[in-house]
Amino acid sequence: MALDMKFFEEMEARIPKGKVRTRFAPSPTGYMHVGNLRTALYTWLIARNAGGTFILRIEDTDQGRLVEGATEVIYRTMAECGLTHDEGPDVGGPVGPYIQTERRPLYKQYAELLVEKGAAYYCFCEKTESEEDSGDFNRGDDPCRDMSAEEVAANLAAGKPYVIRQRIPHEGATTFHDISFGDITVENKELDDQVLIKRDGLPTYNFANVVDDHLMGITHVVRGSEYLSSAPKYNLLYEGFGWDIPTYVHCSPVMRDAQNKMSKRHGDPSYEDLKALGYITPAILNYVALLGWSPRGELAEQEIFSLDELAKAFDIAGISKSPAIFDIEKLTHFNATYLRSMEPAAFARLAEPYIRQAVKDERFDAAQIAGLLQARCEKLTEIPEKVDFFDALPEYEKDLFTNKKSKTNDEVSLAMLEATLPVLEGLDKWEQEPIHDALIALAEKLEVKNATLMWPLRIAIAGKAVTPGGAVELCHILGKDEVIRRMKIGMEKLK
RNA sequence: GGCCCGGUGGUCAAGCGGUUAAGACACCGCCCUUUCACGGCGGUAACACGGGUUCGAUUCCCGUCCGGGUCACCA
Repeated sequence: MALDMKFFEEMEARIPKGKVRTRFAPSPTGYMHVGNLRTALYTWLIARNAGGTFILRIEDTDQGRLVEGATEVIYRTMAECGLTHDEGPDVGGPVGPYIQTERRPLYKQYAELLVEKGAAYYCFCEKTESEEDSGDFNRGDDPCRDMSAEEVAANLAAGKPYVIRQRIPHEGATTFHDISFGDITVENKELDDQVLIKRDGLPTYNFANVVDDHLMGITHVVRGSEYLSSAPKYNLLYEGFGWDIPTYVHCSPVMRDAQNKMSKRHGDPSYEDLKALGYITPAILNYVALLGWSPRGELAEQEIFSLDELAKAFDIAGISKSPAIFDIEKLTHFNATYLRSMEPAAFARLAEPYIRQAVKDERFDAAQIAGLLQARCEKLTEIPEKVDFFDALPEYEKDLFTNKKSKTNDEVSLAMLEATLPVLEGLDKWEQEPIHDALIALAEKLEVKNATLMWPLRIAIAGKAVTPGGAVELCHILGKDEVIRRMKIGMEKLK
């Protein structure tokens, strides 16, 4: 088991130096949690803000949890969100491979290097000794810790199964620094000799991470705060290798409520789910960015950020230390804001499929309907029920015609419709302006307020109390014939 | 339970020893108005608690309480 030192030197030589390099390293689980998305975003933002490099690495060492097509979901989500990576499995790069299972031989070699350096040791203990037994087996008393080199060699030669463990000093304390949490010091005796290489020869997450981050030249390690308590062990690992310790950025979790993290298991929406619920990507990103981070100084009041603006404004100091509860109401507000600020044509393109779910009749112009919807919808999914009356006049009760504020009742409504019918019938230019002007003029002539005339008309043509747009807009879109037909139906009801 | 971290309105949050303690969402009211929205204006609502330090604490220290994380041959 002579170590090939040249190999290690070559690996070192490949590492890019001098620039900020960050990595998003998801496990392929088949969907993107909101918390993961936020981590990806922050990681990307740190790199972009510094003009650095953003890397995508796939952490698939857990054989039991492999999901078909899961990596594709990651690629697609990242691309959709605009979180482009400079290096990764699909685009390559100087420090590949970027998939952990393809890096497999590496970890073992580095673990052996660490044994050589005295910061790790072979452990031949039965698996059951520590796990299933009562908790009184003290790792520090592990006889393998101090096994002689000869004995180790003999065991190895005999083919005895083993793991490689980190040798943590019994004395002293380890301090590590997190950029948002500050210095955290832990007594070494609180740390256990964690497994680095498993019995099956594969590395544990904790070990693979350190090795990969170093070999890929990662300068800022961004991850969830659940790793906070294992961070001192990482430092010891880096020290054992004699490597520089990266900057740590731990992010608190995204919660579903005060005591639970958001999770698929609880039915909380993933990124994909949110889209299916009618939320659009830029709104999701904007909201998620502000969930646990806030801009400082001049920008402290700003809430709406494009990705580019975020990249400019992002500052690690603004990352919050406490967990944040995901509030779908606020996401909804962001979504509505984004929808309203779109170019009308762009909104129409986005809305059309949803409009056509309810409005099959091509006579009714989707773009015009979209125009009514833009200021009135918060989520795309609420569109169909808002416009279903275009295709078919709903069954409705005649008491809809009665509205106190508009001063209408059955009698008044009938009179209004009777007066309106000939006016609209006589209109030869069916555009909004003429319709509007004719109706306003009629109201004036009848000496009633606009609402008294408009209310019955709108009820008659839509059959609903609440509609996107008023009588004029709806008349215009429905077309003259349909309007006349529906008015007559309403008048029948009122007679 | 040990260790680690956190605690400003219901939610996201600014604040970083002296402020009338921002802003946003949600909620309520008013205005606009052809329904509903949009928009505009206004309102209710917070420093977990107890000790210190200080001329002065939301800000600093300690304790309590509450919440989270971690104690795997999972990540």
